[in-house]
Amino acid sequence: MDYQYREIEQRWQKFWAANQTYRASNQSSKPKYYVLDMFPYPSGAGLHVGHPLGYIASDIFSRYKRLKGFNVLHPMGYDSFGLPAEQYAIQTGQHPAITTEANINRYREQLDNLGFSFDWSREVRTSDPDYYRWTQWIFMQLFNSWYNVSTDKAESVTQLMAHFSAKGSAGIKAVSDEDVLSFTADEWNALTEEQQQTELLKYRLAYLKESTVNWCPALGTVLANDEVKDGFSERGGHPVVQKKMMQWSMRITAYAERLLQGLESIDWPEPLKEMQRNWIGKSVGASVKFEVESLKDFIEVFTTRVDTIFGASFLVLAPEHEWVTQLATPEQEKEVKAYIEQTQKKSELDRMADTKTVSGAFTGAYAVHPFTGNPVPIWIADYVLAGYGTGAVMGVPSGDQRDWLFAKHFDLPIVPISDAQKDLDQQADPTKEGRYINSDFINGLNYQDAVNALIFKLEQKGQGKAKVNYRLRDAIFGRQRYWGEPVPVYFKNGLPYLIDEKELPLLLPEVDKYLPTESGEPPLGRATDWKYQQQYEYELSTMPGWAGSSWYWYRYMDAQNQGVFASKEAIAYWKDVDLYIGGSEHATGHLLYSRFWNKFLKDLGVVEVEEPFKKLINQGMIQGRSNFVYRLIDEEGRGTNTFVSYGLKDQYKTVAIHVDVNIVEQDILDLEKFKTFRPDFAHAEFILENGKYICGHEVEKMSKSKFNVVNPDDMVERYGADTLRLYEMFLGPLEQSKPWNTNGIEGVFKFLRKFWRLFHDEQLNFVVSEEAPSKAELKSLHKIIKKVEEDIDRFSFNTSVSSFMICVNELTDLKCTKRQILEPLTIVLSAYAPHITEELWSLLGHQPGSISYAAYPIFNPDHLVEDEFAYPVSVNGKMRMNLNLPLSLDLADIEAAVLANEDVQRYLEGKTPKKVIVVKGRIVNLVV
RNA sequence: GCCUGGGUGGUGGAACUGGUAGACACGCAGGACUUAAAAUCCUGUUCGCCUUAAAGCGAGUGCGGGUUCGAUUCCCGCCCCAGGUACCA
Repeated sequence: MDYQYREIEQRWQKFWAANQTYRASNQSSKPKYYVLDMFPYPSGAGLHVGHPLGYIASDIFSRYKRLKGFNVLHPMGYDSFGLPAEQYAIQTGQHPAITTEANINRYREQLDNLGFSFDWSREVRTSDPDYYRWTQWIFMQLFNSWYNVSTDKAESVTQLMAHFSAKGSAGIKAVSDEDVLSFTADEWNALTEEQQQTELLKYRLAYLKESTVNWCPALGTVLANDEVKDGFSERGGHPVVQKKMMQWSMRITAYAERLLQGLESIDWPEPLKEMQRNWIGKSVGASVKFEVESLKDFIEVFTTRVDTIFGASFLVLAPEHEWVTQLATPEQEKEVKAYIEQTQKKSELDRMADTKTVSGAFTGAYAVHPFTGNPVPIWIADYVLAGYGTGAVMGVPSGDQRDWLFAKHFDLPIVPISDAQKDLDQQADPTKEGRYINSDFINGLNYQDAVNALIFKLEQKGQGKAKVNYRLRDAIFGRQRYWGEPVPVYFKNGLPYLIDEKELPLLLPEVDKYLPTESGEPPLGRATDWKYQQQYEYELSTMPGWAGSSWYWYRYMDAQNQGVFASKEAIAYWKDVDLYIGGSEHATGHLLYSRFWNKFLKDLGVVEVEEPFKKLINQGMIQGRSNFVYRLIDEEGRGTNTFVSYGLKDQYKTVAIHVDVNIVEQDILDLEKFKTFRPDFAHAEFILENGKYICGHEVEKMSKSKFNVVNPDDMVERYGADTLRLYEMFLGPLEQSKPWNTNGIEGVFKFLRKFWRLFHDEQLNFVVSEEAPSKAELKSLHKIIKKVEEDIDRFSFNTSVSSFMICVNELTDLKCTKRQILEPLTIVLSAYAPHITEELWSLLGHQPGSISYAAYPIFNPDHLVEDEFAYPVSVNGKMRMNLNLPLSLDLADIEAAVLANEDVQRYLEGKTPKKVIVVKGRIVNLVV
């Protein structure tokens, strides 16, 4: 029988499902291996051909690891809370749960079509109450915890309260809000319940606070920093404004240093680590206090270059700085107010775009330089950001280009501070080389000594200290939306309290509409009879999209557990994710939050590891490849019914129109299908070249409107899942982005047919011989065993596919029909093309389904040893020739043989080589 | 600007620690089989020169240098592309 891929694939997919072939056990004598894909948001559009790329790679890896004797956990689920389902619900009134369910079913069908070895018994859905009760549970733990700097971990708020009532706030070093109080035990105990709770809120890792948030009016919700790109929402591209609001936040900043340090221990792509480093944005420097006599207070600045302090000729505050209005002298008040107004008018975007023009205003006030005692003028300018550091900087024009520009513009002094600085009339020179000048007690010192001396003196005077600053901000956690996890909190006297753990899950209530209420409350405000213990208001915002995805890999370990998010035993067994595959777009969102929650859970003692994802691979994006037809336009510029082929289009007036890529093959248009593509094309006429209509093409994002979406189902229908799997890998390196192009898929399809034919005679009857294999056959087999092992280890799946093709071509040439060759080859290929190999495996007489756990054939290097080697020999690296010599000779004999060779003699021109270059036991070059 | 990748035939891409550049596949050209088509198979395919042919010669991995017997690979300088990021003090 010929290769009937549809029948074969459907049969085995059914078999695997019915027999739960890929069900993983939490107990095994085998070593564990956990392969995880970033779970998808089930959108209404279904999967396109780019989505499965990572899933195919992880599936190959999982299958390979199973063959290698590992107990593999390879689960899949859905990140099923999210905006599109809610927006659809707003438009249609249909409950998001219903659309989500329908989308999931569609996704599942498409995934099943591709023959993945997922353990579906562990499926999770973040919108499932059985799942989100544990998301809520984790939130409760965060609410109940504070970050103890002394022990460098999260600890229980209950213990913190005990400490407060026994010893007061003394001895507590915490990551907390800035406005925490100092108090004795007695003072604490005298506080009312409300006062205590208010104070504790400043310590909790999940806390409620009035803060400036990114408010997106179009979406009616706040967004986290990573959900905002250039002043617009990442989803939908709506404008985002800054607004003060009472909001739930996560104290991720407590973990900044651990999140940074942890990157050193994990095997992730460097660009991605770099993105996280930048996002955390650690800078080491000092904070320095400048006294302001008029205020009888200090302005604190942060600097990474405290060594330049003697060059500080002015201070600059952000226009939003809280002291600006008090500082402004009566003479300067007008100017300052005008400047503040001017900056307020500028949108975030304008401010970012306009970084060239220097602007600012003098407040009229002066600060005192901590060392020289000289007056330092205080300015305001919008190049200083309120949200970073202290919102104030010292201006050192000789060492910082922005300060230099500012000084030039406003004619402030530029004081050189190092003998190595040059061209200060042209630009700032931030060099750390040289010795200090004009710098009092650090004159003549080098950089490091100067910094040490300055910090020492500052600390002595109480006017500064070494300080580390992070760019990372606490993450806003509340969303004014319906389709998310309810926050398990109720309010009493305006203060938040956790609901009883026994009440979990706190179910999402039914509402009549999915819009905010008339009074501007989130959609949950519409729920009737929704009160805690019939009297207390629940929190009305829901959790953000990243809540459910920040711990889901643990739920897979023990997905059915009703008593705990995952049992201690399951967590102890699976520990962490060995391989995580997904897109790099989650670098500063999901991947950072997950690491944060994981570290918190580690502090809590409920998980075992500090870092959840040991190795991470970013699969590249698959872009669309759009095709175009060129429609002739008449004098009035209207489209006619005639279409010109790509090569001839320049001779006519045409307009390019997207054409469905599914009716184009090798850029050649299927004319009949085109006529049915759109009704007005029914009577289309064509101007052809060489009898064909050639389409133009362009790489664009894959989207419906561009008619360049390729559905994996269509590919499976036409070529089979095995071909699609191999082809997606063959397309190029996994981590590289590339346009989808169906042009080469035939080659992969041909390969599978050839492979199938190896097992069949000319009448297409299944037949294998029991004869002993030949040397050449064994060589071919062992080459592929080795190659695939090496390739998989370095995630080079594309070269494996090429090697399979070479192997099958060799065996076809050898007319190999031997079981001892074909059987191991089938095992090796089964990771890539599971269906065809499963079919052949069972035709070979094995138990159905058993190939997935067959032993990977053992590579024997002896089979690759050659008796003869084609020596590439060159003289002076110039000429090259191949000499076939037996390998059994020793080096001296080989040298003699090489020298005796006629061609070599000719090129040596009678000279004797001065040097003989030997590489890996082979002579490769003679130097005359 | 800075950070991180990358630049190889008509195309996708190989070449793992410096050792025969262009594997494998697509496409293209030619051929075999067939009444024909599909399918399959074979040959050629970096560019240039030379030759009836076999063969041979020269150039060649973004550009310019360098190290080396030998460089797609290492070093220096530059150009271009992609992703990230930014008045972050």
